Amino acid sequence: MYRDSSGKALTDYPRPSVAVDTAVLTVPPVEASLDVVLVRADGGWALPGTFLHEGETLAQAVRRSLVEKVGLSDRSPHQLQVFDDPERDDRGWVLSAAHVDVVPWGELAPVLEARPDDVVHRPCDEVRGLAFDHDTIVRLAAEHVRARYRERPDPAGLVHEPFTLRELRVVHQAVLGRLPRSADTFRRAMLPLLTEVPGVREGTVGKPAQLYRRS
Amino acid sequence: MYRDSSGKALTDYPRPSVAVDTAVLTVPPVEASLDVVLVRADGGWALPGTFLHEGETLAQAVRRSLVEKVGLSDRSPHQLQVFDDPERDDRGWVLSAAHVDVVPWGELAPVLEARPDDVVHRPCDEVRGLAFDHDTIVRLAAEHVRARYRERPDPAGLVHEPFTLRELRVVHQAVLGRLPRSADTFRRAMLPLLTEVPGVREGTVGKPAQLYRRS
DNA sequence: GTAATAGTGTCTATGAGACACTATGCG
DNA sequence: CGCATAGTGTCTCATAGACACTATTAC
Repeated sequence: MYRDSSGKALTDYPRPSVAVDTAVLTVPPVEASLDVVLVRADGGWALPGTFLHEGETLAQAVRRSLVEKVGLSDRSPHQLQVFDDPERDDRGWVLSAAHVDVVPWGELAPVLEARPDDVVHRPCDEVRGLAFDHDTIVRLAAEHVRARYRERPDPAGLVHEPFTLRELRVVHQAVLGRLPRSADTFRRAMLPLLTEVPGVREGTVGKPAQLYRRS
Repeated sequence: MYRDSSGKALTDYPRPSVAVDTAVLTVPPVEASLDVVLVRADGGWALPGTFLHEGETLAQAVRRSLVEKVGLSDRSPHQLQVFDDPERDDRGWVLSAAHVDVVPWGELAPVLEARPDDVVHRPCDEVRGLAFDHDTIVRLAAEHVRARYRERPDPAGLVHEPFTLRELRVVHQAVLGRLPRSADTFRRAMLPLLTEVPGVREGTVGKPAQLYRRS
């Protein structure tokens, strides 16, 4: 057991509790917009979160909180920022590591149906009045994801491969919020980052579209 | 005092120690490169750091560590990322919040002279074998700062205002590491982000240069 | 004068973005 | 056939980057 120069262990000093809070983002099929998942907490709404347990990484704590509070498994959250105001939580000294995770609607829909009273989704740009500094986390998370979507084709995998350019464009417009790039400009911006896959999308109206995957 | 549903306080649960580690970056006048400040630790070299104290924010802990370990005051660090591997510190369960801070050489030179055996600087791209995950923090910090210098004129204030375009370009080349943009291209990229200040730099060889400040 | 640096006029290559046109499926 | 969507040829405009030239100081 480690002792420092004054004979004390690390646990002899004051330590904060460490929490994780996660903005789970998705794009619902109708009213396509970038939405965040909220869970019921003390009569209001909050982001799913939990306290970090011993021996856990932050990512593991996030995954555990998403299983418990939302019902989502096998997620891959990204760290955003630590919120460290000593007064931010009136229960005591709590640091919160904010995370973001983007989940395809197909995985989220079943859990929303399972707990409709305790788990909801709202457009990121409209949520206000969440607990703690969760409003700020939602802003950060949305900006983080939008920045990545400006650079690469569907980096979070919201659409299943293979996909058509139209399917990709619909998701990008939903994430970025109605930035109406014309279809051909979008195509030329994305093509260098995609790989053509044999086959076309059939059963739709109009000319069948070539299938692609991210490369 | 807050108690949860099982009657326990937050401090009844296991909590990690929380540390901060900071990559202090600067550009020395000769051999212009992006350098990081290292301090002596257990026979090797490490980034300056400390444990978070009760009631402190992370930024305050960083400032305290820079005063104690380096001798720098009034700094404005930026958060980078939390390192959370439960095994990363063999003294126990320690999370580290990595930070970056950019310091003008003029503020750093006196403290380097004051403690030449315990505080040194090395080019970011050459440091290896630091304690813990500090090598990774240096990489992250350098990339963070370089990304900001690609966007704006001297965002960290390494050169004192007012400055000439030549002085600005020398610093940018040092930070970005010999990306030889021609002088006039650099000028035209920066001019929209600068404000002309009355007066020119005198006493140098060649035509005196217009002075500017960031706008 | 010469050397050295500051600053500008202008050319070219590249890319974004939009429009208009062609191509190909369905009913 | 008509309609809707996929995909392309091409035009325009803005920008990066470079070269060549002029301007202004010190010596």
